[in-house]
Amino acid sequence: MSGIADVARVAGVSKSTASRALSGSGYVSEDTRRRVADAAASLGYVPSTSAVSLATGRTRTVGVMMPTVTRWFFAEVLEGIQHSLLQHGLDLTLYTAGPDRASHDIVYRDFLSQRRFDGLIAVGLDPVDRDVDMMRSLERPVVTVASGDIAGVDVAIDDEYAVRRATEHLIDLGHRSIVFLGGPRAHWAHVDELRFRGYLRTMESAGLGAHAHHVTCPVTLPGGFEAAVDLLSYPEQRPTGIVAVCDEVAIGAIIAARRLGISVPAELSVIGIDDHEYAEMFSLTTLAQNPRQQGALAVDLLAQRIADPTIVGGVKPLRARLVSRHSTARVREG
Amino acid sequence: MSGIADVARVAGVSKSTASRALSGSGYVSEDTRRRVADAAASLGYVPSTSAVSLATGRTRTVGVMMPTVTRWFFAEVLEGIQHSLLQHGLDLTLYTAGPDRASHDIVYRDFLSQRRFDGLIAVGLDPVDRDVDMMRSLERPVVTVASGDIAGVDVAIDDEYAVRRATEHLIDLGHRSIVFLGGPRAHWAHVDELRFRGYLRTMESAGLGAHAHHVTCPVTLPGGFEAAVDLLSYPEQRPTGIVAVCDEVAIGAIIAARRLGISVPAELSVIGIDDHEYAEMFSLTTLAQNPRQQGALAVDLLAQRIADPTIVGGVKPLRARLVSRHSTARVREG
DNA sequence: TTGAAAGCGCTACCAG
DNA sequence: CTGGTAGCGCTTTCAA
Repeated sequence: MSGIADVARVAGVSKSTASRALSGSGYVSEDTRRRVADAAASLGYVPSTSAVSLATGRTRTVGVMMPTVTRWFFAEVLEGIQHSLLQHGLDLTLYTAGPDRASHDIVYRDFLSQRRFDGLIAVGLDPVDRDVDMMRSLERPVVTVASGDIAGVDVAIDDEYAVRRATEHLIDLGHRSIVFLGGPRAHWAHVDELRFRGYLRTMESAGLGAHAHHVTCPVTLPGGFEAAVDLLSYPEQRPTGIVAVCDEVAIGAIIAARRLGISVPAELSVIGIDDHEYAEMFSLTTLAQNPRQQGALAVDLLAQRIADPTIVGGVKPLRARLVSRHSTARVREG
Repeated sequence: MSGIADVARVAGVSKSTASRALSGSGYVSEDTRRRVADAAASLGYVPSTSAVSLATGRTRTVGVMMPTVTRWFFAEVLEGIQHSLLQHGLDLTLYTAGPDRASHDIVYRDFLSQRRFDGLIAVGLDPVDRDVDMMRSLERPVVTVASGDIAGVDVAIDDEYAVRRATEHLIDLGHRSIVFLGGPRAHWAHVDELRFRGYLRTMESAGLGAHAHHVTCPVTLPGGFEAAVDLLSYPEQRPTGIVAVCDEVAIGAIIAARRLGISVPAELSVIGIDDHEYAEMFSLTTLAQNPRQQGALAVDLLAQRIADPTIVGGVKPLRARLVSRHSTARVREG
């Protein structure tokens, strides 16, 4: 474990010069720069991050908070962030705080307060006021991805637009009886609620307010499956179209329909939001978002704000793109 | 941002006493301990981790390496680790190094070498010798989960046993034509290869060596689906049983079978390994492993080794448990 | 263009 | 049981 003192000695310069040469800040003659670099290389010198942090106040680490990594969206965002951070030479420390009180409190109270990062990326959080205050008190830049309100979301698709487009797609195909599938009745996650409201408004604008119907279910593939089995089992109440809160739920519904012998899209149209990795396989029509790219974007934004904290957001929402496959079709005449 | 000096001043003691009182090491009278604690609380004192690290040589951070977080197994292990680390008060820094050369090199060369952790958990890695040397050179304890050989795997199910049990399950049900589905031909991931070999040996012991057949495919749900569509499309070559390398592939195969109108389990039995979150929904018979628990176990092990580096492994593999659902049945008389 | 020296905030040793 | 002091390994003025 050689330190910068060793490097300096081998290169025949002082610690300060070695430091300057290595970090590239301040005047150093090209010749000494080389000698120092060679010395460092030959010694396999690696600076001690704690020493650097203590001296500079920078950790070269970014904190990432998300409720879980087990769902498609979050895993993808995380990989996007990770990949981008690698290029920037920044470490990623992960904080997953599920909805359960215990781990939530530990993360917010014990971990975040340590400020072991130069900035924070908050993904899909629906923080209560106290949490927001906490994050602010950290005095570190925060970039939010698809989150509830922490002074506005920085990176996200335009959910209102996406769900409107999805609903209109079915309406344009002649559907009237269109169900919105997914999300709980109470304790809405912010995104889910946004999407449901968008659906509702679109239905109302089309004069289909009376047909609007929300079928709740856990926002997972099996959740969508179970709920769809119930929903579709009785022909008299069966809708002709389903707008799912996301692709996982949509795919669950498609599987349910198949299981019940209901043909998709001939007898039932299903549309999702995401463009999940399974969408292709199920030929799911959906509104594509690109979580990996959102992760990368969040990193760029955060890097900027770390470099210059006076910069404030103003990112316009990404636009989801309709990917037409074969889970939707013109409604059969009556 | 008050430091320990402020705490000391407010409490009317020296920095050293404050430090001892706060860390709970060394003699401090109960009375001063209280006063210091109160002072710290009233000031909202949070120790600077870089200062602590510099002084103690401990980072209170654990590094986690995995190839991806987008597959079920890895995401679950990660959450298990995270949850357990939270209790220990340890930070988690994540390194995902996919198989691509570029990110692999960055992670190993630039990130790992910084030693920003007290220990490392390597999940599902198949490191080449150079990588192993690298990890050793870090001089930090390493715990491996379901990985290839880094001086033996610490935490994993007994894959040989699991796949033997799976294969025997089908053989016991009278199946003869049993295909092993999943994994590439070349560049085996260690686990996949282990499982295939176990299948092969079991078939041979049962005198069915001639029937053994490996159908390769990407180890993902759509991968299993595609391959199974091909495999099952021609009745004359269709097996009566499939042992899948993991549940994702197994479920892909079940979906393929349904799509082709082949009844599971009446005409085709499918068995997996994992007990994936979708297994229930597809009524998949499988050998259950518990990745969350494996993550937690890895943390316990690592914590021990960090506390006392002389301790060396000796963990015996976990035993997967057969979960019988309805994707397997006695073979139909021919 | 370079070097000496003063911290960054904490722990740990050694006296008392 | 408590306080003074010397680092931990680096960066960063400030002089030279």
